[in-house]
Amino acid sequence: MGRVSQAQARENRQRVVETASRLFREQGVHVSVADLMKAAGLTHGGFYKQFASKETLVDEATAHAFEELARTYAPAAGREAGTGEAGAGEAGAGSGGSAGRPARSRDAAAQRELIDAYLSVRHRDNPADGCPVAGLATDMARTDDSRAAHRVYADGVRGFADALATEGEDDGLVRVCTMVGALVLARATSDDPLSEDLLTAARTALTHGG
Amino acid sequence: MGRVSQAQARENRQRVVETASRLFREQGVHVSVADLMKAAGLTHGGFYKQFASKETLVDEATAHAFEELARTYAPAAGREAGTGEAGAGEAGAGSGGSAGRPARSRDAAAQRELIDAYLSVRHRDNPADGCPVAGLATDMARTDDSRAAHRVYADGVRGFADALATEGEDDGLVRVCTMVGALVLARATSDDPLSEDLLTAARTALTHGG
DNA sequence: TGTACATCAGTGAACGCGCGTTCACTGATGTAC
DNA sequence: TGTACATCAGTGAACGCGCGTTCACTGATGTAC
Repeated sequence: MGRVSQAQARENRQRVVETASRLFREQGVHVSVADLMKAAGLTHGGFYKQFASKETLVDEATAHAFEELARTYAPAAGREAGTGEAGAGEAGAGSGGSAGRPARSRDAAAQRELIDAYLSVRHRDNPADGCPVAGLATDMARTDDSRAAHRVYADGVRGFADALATEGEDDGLVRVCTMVGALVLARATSDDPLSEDLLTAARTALTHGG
Repeated sequence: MGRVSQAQARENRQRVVETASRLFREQGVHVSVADLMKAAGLTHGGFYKQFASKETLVDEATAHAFEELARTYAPAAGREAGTGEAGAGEAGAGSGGSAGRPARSRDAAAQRELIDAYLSVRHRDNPADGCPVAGLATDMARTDDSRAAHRVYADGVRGFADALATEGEDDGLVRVCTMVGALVLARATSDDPLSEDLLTAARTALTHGG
């Protein structure tokens, strides 16, 4: 419908990135450009006025998913554990390799709230609003290693491990494996009682000195 | 090339199922029928002489992946830990819900060999020959719940948890989460040093009374 | 056991459809005067 | 501040291609006699 203001165009572009970051986490990066644009309230033809290729959008959307969640749940700033969408905001905490390790100063209660929210049925059932480490893992594994998204992803895992560490770096890595494994397996078995058993078992182990 | 003997036809059909179970674990269930048939040494047109639909094959291939590995590494029978392809044979152990809990009788050394093989670079780099719990997790999560594959998959997770348990059922579930999470994350970050750090951290935690 | 013929596993072209991407077109925006 | 026109974000049809699936055809297999 004719030209649109520069401000509107920027807003539209941003909405496409946000929509993509949600749909990619929920359905994988093979969501079509047409579906993506429709979900953002546009038609597919305009996509290439804003993005060089779909691959570019995957990179931008991956970065956005990690940045958005890091902002929602900034490590040392005014944080409100468990109130974010699906409670998965912490996933990207500390990513980007900023100086120091502020996450280590998080108190035990906040960390416990993070774990409870992460391993909740709500988070399991809302991957679009959830942790990109879990939501994008398989797409990262099945995608060419040269992609910019891979660095962002690995930094995100490191940041998450840092936020979860209680007694050292390796401890943080193991806790990420347990958290992400529990969420991924709970999603893969969500039609079976096993699904909640996995979440509960992991939650108990991680919050009672596992 | 004309008709083929019944024995040959059965053999061809079986080879398609085996090929599919490998390619689905490696690349996901969206591998095309044409690529699948080519990998099995046939042309795509004959597919529907053997299978009602691609969905049917996904169900059969999923069941096959779990059965094959359960056979390779039968819980109480002559087992050779770590010698199977990519060392991931145990993934389906105990699946199918057979009576008793034979896996509980596994000795500590065999379980340790299983863990070391599971969390190896070799297993990380060979998903086609590896654990279907890890290889098919995301496809299960993004696929309609009514599929037969989901029951087989959940039973496989239960069997794996049973094989890994050291001090109770919940302990087994938590250990599956850590194992599968480590493998999935190591595959998602395989171009980064973090990948081997994740495997090593999880291996150490699981084999030193984590 | 040998011959005549029906069966059907496998082939390869074709079906409609959705993919990523391109393009001629529209008309409000932004700008030059 | 008002007018004339170039710009370009967004539209929707179209591109070649690969998808799951169908189908007419082939000719060795399996069977009836």
